[in-house]
Amino acid sequence: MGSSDSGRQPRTDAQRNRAHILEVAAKCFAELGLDVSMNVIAKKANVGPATLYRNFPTRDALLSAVLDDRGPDLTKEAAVIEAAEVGSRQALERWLVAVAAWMRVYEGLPEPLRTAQAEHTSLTPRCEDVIATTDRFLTAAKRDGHARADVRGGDLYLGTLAAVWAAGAISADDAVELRIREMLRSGWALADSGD
Amino acid sequence: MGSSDSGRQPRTDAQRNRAHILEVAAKCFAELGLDVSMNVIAKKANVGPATLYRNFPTRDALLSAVLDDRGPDLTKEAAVIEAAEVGSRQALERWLVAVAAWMRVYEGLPEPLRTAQAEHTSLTPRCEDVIATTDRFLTAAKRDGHARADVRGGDLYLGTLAAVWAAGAISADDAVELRIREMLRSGWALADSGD
Amino acid sequence: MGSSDSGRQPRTDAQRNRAHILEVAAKCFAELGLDVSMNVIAKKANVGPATLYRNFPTRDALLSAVLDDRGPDLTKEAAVIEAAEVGSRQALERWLVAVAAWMRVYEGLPEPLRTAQAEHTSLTPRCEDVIATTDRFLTAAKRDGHARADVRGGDLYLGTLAAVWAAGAISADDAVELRIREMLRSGWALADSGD
Amino acid sequence: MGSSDSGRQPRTDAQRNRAHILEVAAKCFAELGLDVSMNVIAKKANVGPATLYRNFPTRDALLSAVLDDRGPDLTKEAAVIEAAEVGSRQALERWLVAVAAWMRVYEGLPEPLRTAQAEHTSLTPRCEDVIATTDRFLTAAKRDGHARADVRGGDLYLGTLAAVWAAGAISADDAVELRIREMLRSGWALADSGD
DNA sequence: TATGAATGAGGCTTCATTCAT
DNA sequence: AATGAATGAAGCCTCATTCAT
Repeated sequence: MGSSDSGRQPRTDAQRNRAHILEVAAKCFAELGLDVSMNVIAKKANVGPATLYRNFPTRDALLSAVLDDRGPDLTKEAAVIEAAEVGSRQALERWLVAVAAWMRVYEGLPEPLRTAQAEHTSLTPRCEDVIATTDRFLTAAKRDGHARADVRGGDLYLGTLAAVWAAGAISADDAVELRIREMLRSGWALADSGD
Repeated sequence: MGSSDSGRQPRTDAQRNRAHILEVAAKCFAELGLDVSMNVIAKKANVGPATLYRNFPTRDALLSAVLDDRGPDLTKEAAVIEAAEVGSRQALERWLVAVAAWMRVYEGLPEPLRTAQAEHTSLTPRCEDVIATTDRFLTAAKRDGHARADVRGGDLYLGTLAAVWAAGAISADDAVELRIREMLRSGWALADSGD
Repeated sequence: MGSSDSGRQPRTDAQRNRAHILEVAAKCFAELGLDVSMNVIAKKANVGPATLYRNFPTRDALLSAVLDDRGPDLTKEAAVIEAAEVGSRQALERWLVAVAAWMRVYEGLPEPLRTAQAEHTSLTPRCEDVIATTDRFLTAAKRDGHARADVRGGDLYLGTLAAVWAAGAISADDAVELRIREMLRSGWALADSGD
Repeated sequence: MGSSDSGRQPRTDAQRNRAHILEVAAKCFAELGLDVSMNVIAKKANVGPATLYRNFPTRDALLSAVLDDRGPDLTKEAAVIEAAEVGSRQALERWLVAVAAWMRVYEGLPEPLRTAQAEHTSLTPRCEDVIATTDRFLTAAKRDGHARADVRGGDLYLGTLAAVWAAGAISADDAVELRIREMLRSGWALADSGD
């Protein structure tokens, strides 16, 4: 920090480098699609491919880090919802909306997210977090009689993922995702006197 | 070797040849995944790449043909259901089950099916057929008060597709697809006195 | 003619077939460039590739035939010039203009024409015809003191070919060919009192 | 093996590697023609195709580099001529001879050179250099009354190119090029008392 | 004689990843 | 720790040409 010098990177630590890569990668994912060549990302970040790999051994690792670093912060989101003092049903619904938004930050994200379910990838832990939180909200909703007892957090998560994925097909008609999510909601929600 | 015999295909057997390619392709799709290299398919079918391309100019065309030729025959399936003299609700449900099965014949099929919705591909016409038939069943169900008026065939189709896709993640737990489809059903079905 | 009937080709003889191919090939050469795939030509002519090859064993043979059949008729052109009763210098100049035009009928024609000089191709005889005629005009011009004695018909032919070829580079500036041909003319022409 | 030695190129020798590729490419161009497959060049150079492409993104780029690296050094040639203290007419003539030699280093070179005139390719800059120098010599010649005022450097360049191209047809008879160039010279040169 | 299916070599290019420095 | 050159397998596709009917 004190003795910065040469051109490229302030001679500085991996820290800064890593952050820079993440920034560039995020941009690449957004603009070039989720399967940009790793080399392209490296080049755009002004690092050698090996540096990229050192920091993120697999593409999934990179994606995962980008998601954590620059995607919507679901943890905070959950906290906000919980702090909002809304009913447990509202809370669950808002949570699912947030989750859907998170799944949509990159076109094509649903696919690796699904894979993270099938096999263990770098994204898996994050996904399990999300599922766990979903379960928390769901449990509360069940407790208050707002959700069926036989529904699981994983189902809700996967259903949401599926809806987002499907909606990706119909860019023109965003309502599709809504309608599918709507259908799904009928599947988990219990009729509610005052809702 | 089965269906092929002599070394060199006699000219008239172009059809036999085509059928052979379809057979091999189906096997490849099933065993090697939906994105086997075209060249590999050609090689396994003992034809030059050009022959493959002559018969099926694009991978989608091939997939489409394979589906038509060797996948479940949905047209017949629809006829059977209609002939079965079950109620329109049952009919719709059975139809959706059939559609789901069709979507599942190859691992990874949902993706190109989804794409066929976004852009016009060789699969698109077939998909539109399926959607149209879905609409037919749905209309009947609506008429009998078994389905909500605001649901469309396309939504049901896409919802089913999404469920199949999502379930692909959990090969171990097929119940997931069921549960998602169940949720969806709650979305379109109307409560039924006698159901 | 009398007994024409079915769809494609009036049931008729190779003759008609050949003519049709030539017609189509000429169009292809003009529109798609001199190196259209043989298969494309065949397809556009509604014949099998083998038929094409039967009639024209090599691409050069086809090109040669097309040139003879549909290109400018240089033989007639020569006759016209000779009948025109212009001076031998004028005659030579007009002839060279005609030759240049002939070389320009298809973009890219100069190349095979040049090759026909290097090795014997189907175009060679025609080219030698043209050279012979050039020599005739040149001889006359020499006799009348309009051309240098040490220039040969082949040189004039090749010079013209070169100029046409070079001009192909500068589609925007057709004057280039003129200027080069002009330079060349200074090379063969003798100063002329009354010209 | 000559210039290469150990099995694996040490990293710093990227330049050596590049040089090696150029050497091999030059040989390939000379022996196999100007349109050798890129892969063949790569193979002969013992590098992967990607390495070749990394160094020379297009075939033209490679050709251009080979020309610069291993072809006649026209810049030096021009300097030599200028230093020679010959008359401007001689200078121009010698320059054109040098240019012709340069155009002849690879069989088939005229074609890409011509293309470089029609569209911008990797060769274009070099060609424009040559044309500019030609113009310089030509201007001097004009000043001394040795060349017609209406001739341009570009015409001379293209005329020379055309002559070299044409001569390529008659490998047996190199005199053809000479004669064509001779004709051209009559086109630009002014009669000279003391010539 | 015409057909058009089949051949199969071969061109181009890209990518994830490793390795020497 | 960073670099970026190198790898080499692999994908896609096309074309002139032949062959069985």
